[in-house]
Amino acid sequence: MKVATWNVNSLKVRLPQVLDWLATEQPDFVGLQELKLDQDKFPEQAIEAAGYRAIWLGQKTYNGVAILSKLAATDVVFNIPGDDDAQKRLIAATYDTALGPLRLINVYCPNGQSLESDKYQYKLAWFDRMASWLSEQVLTYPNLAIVGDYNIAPADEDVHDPKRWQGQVLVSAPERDAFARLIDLGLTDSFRLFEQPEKSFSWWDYRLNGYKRNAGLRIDHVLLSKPLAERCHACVIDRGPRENEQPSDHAPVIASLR
DNA sequence: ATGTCAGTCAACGACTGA
Repeated sequence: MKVATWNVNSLKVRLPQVLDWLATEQPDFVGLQELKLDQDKFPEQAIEAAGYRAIWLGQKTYNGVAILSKLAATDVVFNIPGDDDAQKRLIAATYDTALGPLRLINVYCPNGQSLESDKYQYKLAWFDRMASWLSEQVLTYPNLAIVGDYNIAPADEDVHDPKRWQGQVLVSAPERDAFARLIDLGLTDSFRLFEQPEKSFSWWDYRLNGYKRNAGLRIDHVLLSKPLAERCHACVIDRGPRENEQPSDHAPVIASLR
């Protein structure tokens, strides 16, 4: 069973690439982020024609998240419960899989912009609220996967040039602490369960030839609860779509479970 | 400061966010 995440940076622009990728990879679940389209603009027919069901939380211009799956979703949650945040950044559902009920949470965590920005404070507060909600979810759902664009590179090995990035947004200590708090809930960064190539990244800036120089960061993650981590036998970053014409700046991450 | 995408508004180029 394959569980994936992909920040598509506009589903309108990337839809043909998403459909190609679904046909090739056949993931069972994929969380998409940065749809950048309103709720009523979601390409439901095209996704269904590709053999997938979808739940989505759209927003004009910014943000927006979806889960595509072969199975029907139940107990769907939109945004962090109790949150009156206008930004559409989280969607969750339960799926009745061969491995038992799977709780899948898909997040587009705030970017933060810079340490001086109000958006940085918003990011840290958002992680706080997410972590408290997750602390309940981990108790309710033994088979829990949280996928998405976390906008945090957890360690220096996830950064192409740690010296240049030191203390910057996406790698700063408070952000890494926020990520560590998620791990402390009993979650595992599935990518690090396995030996991986050095300089493995999931996002490369469009500017200054970031991808060609492999000047990237690993900020897209599949976190798994312990029962799922024990069933995880691979986690890879699929650079294929990053090499397309007109690519997203992110590559998909795919965890395989059995 | 740089640079490149994508979206909006509104009118072809400015702005914001990433």
